[in-house]
Amino acid sequence: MSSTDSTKKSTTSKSDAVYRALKRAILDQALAAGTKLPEDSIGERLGVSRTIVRQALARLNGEGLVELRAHKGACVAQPSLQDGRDIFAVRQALEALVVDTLAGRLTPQQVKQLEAHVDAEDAARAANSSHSIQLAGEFHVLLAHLTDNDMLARYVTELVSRSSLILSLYGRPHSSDCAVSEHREIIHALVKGDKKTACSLMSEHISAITTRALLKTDSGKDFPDLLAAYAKAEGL
Amino acid sequence: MSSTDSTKKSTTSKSDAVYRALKRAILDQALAAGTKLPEDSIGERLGVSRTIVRQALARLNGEGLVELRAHKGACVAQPSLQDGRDIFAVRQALEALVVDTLAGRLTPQQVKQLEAHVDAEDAARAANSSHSIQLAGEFHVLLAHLTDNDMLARYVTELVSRSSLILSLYGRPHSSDCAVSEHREIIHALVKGDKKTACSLMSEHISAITTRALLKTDSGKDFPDLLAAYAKAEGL
DNA sequence: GTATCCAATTTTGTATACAATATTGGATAC
DNA sequence: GTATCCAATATTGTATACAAAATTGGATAC
Repeated sequence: MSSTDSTKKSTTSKSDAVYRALKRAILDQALAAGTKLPEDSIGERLGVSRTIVRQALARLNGEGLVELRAHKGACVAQPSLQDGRDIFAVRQALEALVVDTLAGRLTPQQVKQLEAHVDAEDAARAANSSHSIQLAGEFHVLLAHLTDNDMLARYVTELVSRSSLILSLYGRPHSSDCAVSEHREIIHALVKGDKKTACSLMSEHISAITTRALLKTDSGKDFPDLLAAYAKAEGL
Repeated sequence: MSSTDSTKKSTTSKSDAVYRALKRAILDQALAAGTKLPEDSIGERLGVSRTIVRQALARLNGEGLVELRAHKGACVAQPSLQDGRDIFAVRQALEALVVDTLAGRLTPQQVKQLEAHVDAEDAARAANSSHSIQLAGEFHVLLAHLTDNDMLARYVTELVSRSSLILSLYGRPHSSDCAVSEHREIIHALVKGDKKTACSLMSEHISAITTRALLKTDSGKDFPDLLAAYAKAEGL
């Protein structure tokens, strides 16, 4: 947005710092999906009062990374498989708008920025670095920001975050993240100004991510169902 | 989302009630864009503590209806003209996904629901009711919800809300809201299962809304610019 | 008369204290 | 041995109290 960045809740830093710390922890899977997030412990651990933690949790809830059940506290969100499908469907639509907006309009500087990013992706991939997956997501975020459409960038950012959770829940354990080559191809098409190719490349790319992220079959997504399976195995 | 509705911050009702009250007030333009929202006064007026008001304001900030500047308090958001363009561009993409998802898949019950809604729109329009404009927005929200894609519905809802603010800032005073006939045409195409027609109808429809909402020319959108104009007139 | 600086007031930012609700563990009844 | 109920505990929901920052108003100097 114009005046203030929005999406920035309020404070100079304290609540914001906790928010970022928790978000990072969740996206890095240091806090696995479903992990309870008691206000007290977190506050104690981070050296802030519950008030601050609470604000951060509320904000994360707004972004779908944390679930809040009344009188039962917060936990890292466990989006359903259906949520995953929904999220990727929306990504498909929004990232199509991203490439449509960007095709043929990238400045040389922006191209350099993008290439630097995919280089970093390659390096991290080679080093088998843990944040290889993080960088892959950030490519999409960077692209969205280059559109100069704040709304679009915000939504794409949020969707990419949620995608991480989905991947951690339903993706193959060491699922190969976005193929860096696909990112390079998209950049190439954008530079050439080939809208059509860029769009279909992105579309296929996201389809590929979706497939990798939602590998698990339809069954056993809900907790009750999961238990039912075990129950059946034990003849209960 | 699956488990808890998300977008529902936390509490059984109190903070939620204040949130809804403020949101309603903003969307009804009872609180004009830019209006200061001091935590104390609001809390006193609504009979809750600042804590609650603060939570509600933070949530509204997350949805772009309220701006929060550090140590300077909250006020009703004043999205820029550029924000308006951004928002409608995203709406174009997402509502295209809505009609694409819905075309040929509406149940008879859903069709009835939609027709009842546009009937209500017509009635409100005839009565020159103030919530005619509100109903017009809710048509888009209803459509989005029918997709059964929670993520999509959430984003469209948020975008429609923000559109109200945009309209209040930059639209023609008594700007005719969505033409109800256009809504009917869209429903018709959806029922027929004519994806192509439905998509282009929606696209044109949103373009029409965009035009009405962003009538004002490029000049004078920012406060400083506005002052500059007055200053110039006075030879300052 | 204008501009600058300082103090008083107001409003936000944060922590803590209290109230209400949910969970857990054990005890009792069958 | 199992199930049910109740009390103790822990955690969330809310209000209030205190600290910090910004705005406002007036007073003083030029």
